[in-house]
Amino acid sequence: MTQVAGTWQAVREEALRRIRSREWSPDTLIPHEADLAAELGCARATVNRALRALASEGYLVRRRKGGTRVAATPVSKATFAITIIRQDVEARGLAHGYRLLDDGMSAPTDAVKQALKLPGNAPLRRLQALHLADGAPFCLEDRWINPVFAPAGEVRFDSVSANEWLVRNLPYSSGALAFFAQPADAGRAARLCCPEGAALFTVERTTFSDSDPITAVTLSYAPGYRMTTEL
Amino acid sequence: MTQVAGTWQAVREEALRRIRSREWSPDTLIPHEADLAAELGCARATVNRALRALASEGYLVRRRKGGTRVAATPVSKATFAITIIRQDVEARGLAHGYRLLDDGMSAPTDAVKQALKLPGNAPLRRLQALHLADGAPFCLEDRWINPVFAPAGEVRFDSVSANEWLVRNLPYSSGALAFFAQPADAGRAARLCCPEGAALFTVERTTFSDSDPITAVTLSYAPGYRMTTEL
DNA sequence: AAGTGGTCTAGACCACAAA
DNA sequence: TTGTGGTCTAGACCACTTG
Repeated sequence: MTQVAGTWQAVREEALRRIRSREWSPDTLIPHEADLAAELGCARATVNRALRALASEGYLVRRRKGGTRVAATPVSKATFAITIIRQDVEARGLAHGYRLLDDGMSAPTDAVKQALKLPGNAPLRRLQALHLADGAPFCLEDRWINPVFAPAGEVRFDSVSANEWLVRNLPYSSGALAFFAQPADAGRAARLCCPEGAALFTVERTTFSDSDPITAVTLSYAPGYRMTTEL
Repeated sequence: MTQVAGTWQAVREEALRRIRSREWSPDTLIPHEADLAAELGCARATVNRALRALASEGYLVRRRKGGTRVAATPVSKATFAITIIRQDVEARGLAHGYRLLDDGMSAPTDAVKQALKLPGNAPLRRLQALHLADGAPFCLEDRWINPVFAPAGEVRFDSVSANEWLVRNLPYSSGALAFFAQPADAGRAARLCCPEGAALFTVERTTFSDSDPITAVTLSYAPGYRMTTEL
């Protein structure tokens, strides 16, 4: 009987303490929920919630009938909020600006066709826009949109960016995300006011609504941009 | 009475459907847990779990006494697994290689002192190592370690990288993470076998154990590296 | 076949933030 | 003050795996 406290957070902390102190060592089984509940003086549901939380955080591995064991390699997960660019800029204490550079229909490139799993060559709406932070180039948005969801005649992106409109109006059900670095080509360099070849932090994102492609976007951030998070 | 099904996943799906269909529109209150439980024919705890899940995913905003409302801007979150580099390489179907380039004590730079919140100039253990994928440079690991946790005399990083050893042996309690792009300087270019100035995807990570600094690391990935995740 | 985690229920009390 | 979500409990049944 340890009687830690009847709250699942307390049980979680106690379990985490045992993991960190190696009282429960990596790859070995820990007591059953029922035993822990009895030992800690709380209901099994409480223990369950605590251990479930630790499992989702990567500290424990749980399997029915197999029991619960301490993860050999704690797979910690970093989470990033997929923000609206305007909010990202404002969170940095800067004034957000926006300029629509281009908006028209055109045939998708092979890369876009593949990313959006498009069978034919039906034209997509293509937008290019620049986000500014205190007047300086911040991020170049190069986007392809399925015109079914945002017809050029009905939805305009002069003042509200496609980024923001889509987040607010077209919830997606699935998608993919990639981060990488790339050198600035001539076009990006001119628009982001940086030397050609400068290292640009780049995000590619595609989203789908129930297997219907919505949009594919490439966001190229001006040199110096850092994406950060707490662990 | 809709009688969706007594499982919290089903309640979650039903709620998500109402959010997506605008039956519950952004920024407006949705029914109380008790009402929903009655409507859907299940216990309040079941509704609670479903709505709590949707809140943690950013679809709902919940406040005691304030009720539950649909988030105006669904803050979707992308999660990345902080993998061991060896596993990252192997997951790509490549053979992992590792070479320790340097290992010694030296005084921390100002940036490192600040990142680890170090008061004095006590020397830290500094490691440089190269990870290879199928024999080609993959990632350059430039690390500072608090010697208290991994004394040079006791822990060697000749065959197992510090990255892997730390993940397995020194669980952290907090830390910070940053992603950005940077041009390859002469040293990195030589070690990663890429042109000077090439765009490198870079990760900076610092970890603490209860406010005791453990390590600060900069990982510079060879050109072409992409960090990806599903949404 | 049996053991473990996964979940549901009904009822209760509490904490917090409005009104 | 009061209403809402947050949580705990005790008991039950179920689903998945493993031996």
